[in-house]
Amino acid sequence: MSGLQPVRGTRDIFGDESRRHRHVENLARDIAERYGYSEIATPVFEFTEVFARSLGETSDIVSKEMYTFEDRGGARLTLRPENTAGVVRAFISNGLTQQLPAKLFYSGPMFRYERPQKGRQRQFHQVGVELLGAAEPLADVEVIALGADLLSALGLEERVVLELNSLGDAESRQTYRSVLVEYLQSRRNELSPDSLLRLERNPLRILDSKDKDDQAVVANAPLITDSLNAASRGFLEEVLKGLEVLGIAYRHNPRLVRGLDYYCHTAFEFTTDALGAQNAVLAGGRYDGLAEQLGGPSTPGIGWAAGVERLAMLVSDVPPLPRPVAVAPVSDEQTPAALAISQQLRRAGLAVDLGYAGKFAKRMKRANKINARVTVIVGEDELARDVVTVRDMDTGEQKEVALSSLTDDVARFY
RNA sequence: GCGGGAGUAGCUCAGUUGGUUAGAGCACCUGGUUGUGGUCCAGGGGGUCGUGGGUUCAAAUCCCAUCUCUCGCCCCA
Repeated sequence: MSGLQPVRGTRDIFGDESRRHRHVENLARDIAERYGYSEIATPVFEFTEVFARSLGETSDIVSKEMYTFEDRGGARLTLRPENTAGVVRAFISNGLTQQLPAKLFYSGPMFRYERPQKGRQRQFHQVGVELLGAAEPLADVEVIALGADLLSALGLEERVVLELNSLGDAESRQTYRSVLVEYLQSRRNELSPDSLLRLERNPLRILDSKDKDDQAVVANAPLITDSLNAASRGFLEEVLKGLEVLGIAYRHNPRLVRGLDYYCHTAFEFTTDALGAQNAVLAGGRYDGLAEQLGGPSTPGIGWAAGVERLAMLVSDVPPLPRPVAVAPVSDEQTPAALAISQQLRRAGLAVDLGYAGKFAKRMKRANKINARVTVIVGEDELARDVVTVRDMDTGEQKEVALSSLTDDVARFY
């Protein structure tokens, strides 16, 4: 353990862990493309304003979790704590509002100043999608289906549960908020200190409190479902119908709320019980008011984000590394020939590892260690006859192959 | 931000009445002669015992602080 440590809550990702991350990321990108999404990369920092306006000043993220700093020119900047605000900002900045719907996929690091835990770093990674300009419930269904596809492609369908709720439109939420606050006020002496604070700032959050006393109060609280107006109710029903058509199992949880201000109508999260307190792996919802709030044209939107670290931890079968071809010159005199042969095989699309130095036995050991499928042995005797020896590392069988047909011969092992 | 647990070689861990050059397994390196790996045998490198103070003749071992990880709260992906 050296004294040189990475910053708290950050980590170096390499080796097996890196492959797991890439697996999650690549799968997400591929599936998103199948749904017609194209990738967008927004800057890792934005004007603080972008997040403050979209997430809500009272949200925990804005009020205490952002990495905010002033640059040398005096601009107030923030490392993105999530990417929906950035993508919507980019959508407005680049005039994408002219071609709707816009379907965008992203992948990259996010930053939140939180107490680190397993599945919760200060720099972490998310993949996500945003669908802008579609107000129809069908859009919600498609976005959720995309998420579900990703999870099942990762082999996680048995390990996650989809919970879903509707927060309704602005009117419904207003109605519910007052009904809920009235109820909670009547029982305020039973609430936890945390929830008393939430009662002032963000009463809906009390619904998913883990405090025992709070839960007892919440158990009898009015449900948002009962406050939904006809339009909102109809919207929810359409979404649920779509999920049923696709055979996507869900649990309607009327107490599911979201921490960020911009959500409306559909809110959902895929959760797991395999990660302790960090149970959400992929979550999102509809945010029809966000674009306008950021100063753009009123544009409906829906999307989700998934935690790459969390998914990577859950995935059990990561595709194995491709087995390379080892090229082993018998002695240093054969190195130039071996180098040329290596390049030839690489240009044919094979993964090749050339043994640089050491005695022949050592190069064979290396070939074994890197799990080579075959070893091309480049020896003096063979070269004199324009052949090399190809050894099958699984069976130990080997045969001489003409240099002219080497590529085809080696390719047959794959 | 609050409360609990942990921190000894690259990895998994031993190491208590505080006392000689701090150990094991795995991994790594070299060798077992002349062009052949996975097994085996022999040898070897590698740790300021998270860091900084303190107590002591003497500290991995006791005390304080601090950093990091971890579990829960909070929050969230």
